Amino acid sequence: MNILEKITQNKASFSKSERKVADVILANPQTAIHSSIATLAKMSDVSEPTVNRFCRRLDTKGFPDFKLHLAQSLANGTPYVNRHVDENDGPADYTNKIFESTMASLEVARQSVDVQVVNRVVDLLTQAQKISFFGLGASASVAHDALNKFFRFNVPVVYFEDILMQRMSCMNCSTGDVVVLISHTGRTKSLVEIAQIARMNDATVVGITSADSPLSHECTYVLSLEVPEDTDMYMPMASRIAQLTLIDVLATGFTLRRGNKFRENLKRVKDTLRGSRYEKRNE
Amino acid sequence: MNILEKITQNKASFSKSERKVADVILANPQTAIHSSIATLAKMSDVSEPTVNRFCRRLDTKGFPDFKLHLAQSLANGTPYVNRHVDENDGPADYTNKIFESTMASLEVARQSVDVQVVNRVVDLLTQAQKISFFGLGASASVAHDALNKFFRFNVPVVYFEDILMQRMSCMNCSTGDVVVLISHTGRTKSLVEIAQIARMNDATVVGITSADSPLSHECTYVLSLEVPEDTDMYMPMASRIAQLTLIDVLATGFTLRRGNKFRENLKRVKDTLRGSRYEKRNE
DNA sequence: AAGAAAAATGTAATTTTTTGACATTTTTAA
DNA sequence: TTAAAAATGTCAAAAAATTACATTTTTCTT
Repeated sequence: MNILEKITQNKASFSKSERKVADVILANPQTAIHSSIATLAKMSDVSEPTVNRFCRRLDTKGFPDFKLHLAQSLANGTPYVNRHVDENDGPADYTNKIFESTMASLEVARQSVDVQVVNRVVDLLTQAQKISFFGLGASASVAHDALNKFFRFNVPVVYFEDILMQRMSCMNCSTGDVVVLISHTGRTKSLVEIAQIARMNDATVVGITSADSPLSHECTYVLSLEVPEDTDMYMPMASRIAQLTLIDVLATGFTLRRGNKFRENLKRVKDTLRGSRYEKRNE
Repeated sequence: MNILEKITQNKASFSKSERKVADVILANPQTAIHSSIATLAKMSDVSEPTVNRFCRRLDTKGFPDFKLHLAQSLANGTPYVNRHVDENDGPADYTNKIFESTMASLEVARQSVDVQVVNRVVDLLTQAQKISFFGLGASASVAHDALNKFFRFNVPVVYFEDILMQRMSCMNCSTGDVVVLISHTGRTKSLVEIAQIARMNDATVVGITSADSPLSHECTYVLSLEVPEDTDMYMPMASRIAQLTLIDVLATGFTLRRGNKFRENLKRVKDTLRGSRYEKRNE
């Protein structure tokens, strides 16, 4: 809710004097946020309370509050712009562009996540007998990462890259098992088949995939992610970052649900690694 | 220039009372912009002029001006790092916090990337006889992902999770081979050893790791990433997202270096997948 | 370790800014 | 044309921010 747009929109409903104020502000918003109500009144050739009334008409608490909103609108230059890599970009250019567009994609993805479903899936995972993570291609490494996170929770976790192993694993599923299938497009045939097999064997199937895809229709729960992918590159990039972040969200939900004592346990798991590492001097 | 970061940065140079003010503001910036100087002074248990002096120390004209800056920083969507997941967070809270802190970490990581080194590493990769990606634990899935990207380029790519395979593979290295080692801490013993083995066999070793870590000292080139990690969770999260993004940067640099014809080739690789997928109706 | 100098912080008064109450003017509509 | 309603302005009260100066705390020297 950008206040500058709001001024433009509501301009018709303003009174004559209020419109004078609006014009002055729209003409030079940067000056407006650094002016006092007296200065602004003089610039608009209007009395001070009129400026105040103008502010209230825009649903702000008063002039200072209005300035705050205005300042935010001015700052709000859509933080992360989705910029595409260009053929002539130097290393600095494409490095920044990729980081920035990844951040932009994450923002879009964030807004597309249904937290209700997240909550239900976390519930499922905490109660699962066995958790399987399957993906193919770029999503295989996401599943791989999920394995790395969830196996720390001391729950039976399964991960395979091989589609035959995936199928066989799903054939052996039973009630209480959760199968998480990861696919950006949701159109990979063998994954859709795996979803069917898992469900036939009473497992709960969670899809991290696009809404309304063939895979999504075969899942018990769908965590859909809307991610703008730069198709010029012919490689999945932002999509799998969003998937990984969602895995982080699930893992975090899991640990929160399990409570404090469980967190201490995680620390112990992490501390086990110490022997395999060089000590840090300043700690 | 984000004022929240500025506060965090300059915190050391503040006086005791000023730090109290800083803490209150950092803890709840959203409240701060809606408070008067008196309220904020009371919240910080400090006198009003102290708050005012605090504002001036940050190069603002005074308290109102400071609030303006703060409002802009908050509006910027610049999600700021300090948003750690809290025990009592609901699904909406932790979902947003994780996405936001991931984005914030990417921003920090972006600024820490040395594009000169990126450029040199891209050079190396395009000329490599064979490229190996090795990582362990959470970084294994990053290496896995790198495999998925680079094998499309029709270059011999190697990836192993097993440390013995990694070692053996490095024993067989020769001039022209590039070994990319991924480790957030850079303290994993076996990876450091692998770096030594690879270098003894004339391979070029590229480390995606922390600056000044044991691993970084054994590498020919170090792509250091500075990533603020939420250690409360006892799991690597933001670090591997940053690593993956860096892999994307390298892959993108690679394709750009190879030129247009090569890009068409990538498209063909992607199109090969069509048979394994359900067709999309509207395309 | 004592004491002077410097820095930090607080108190209280002053100034600036904002807001509210009410009077006046302008607009609207019968 | 005129009464009612809406809009606007004047001025005073209230709130907020800032300044000047006093007091306390810290730091450094001897």
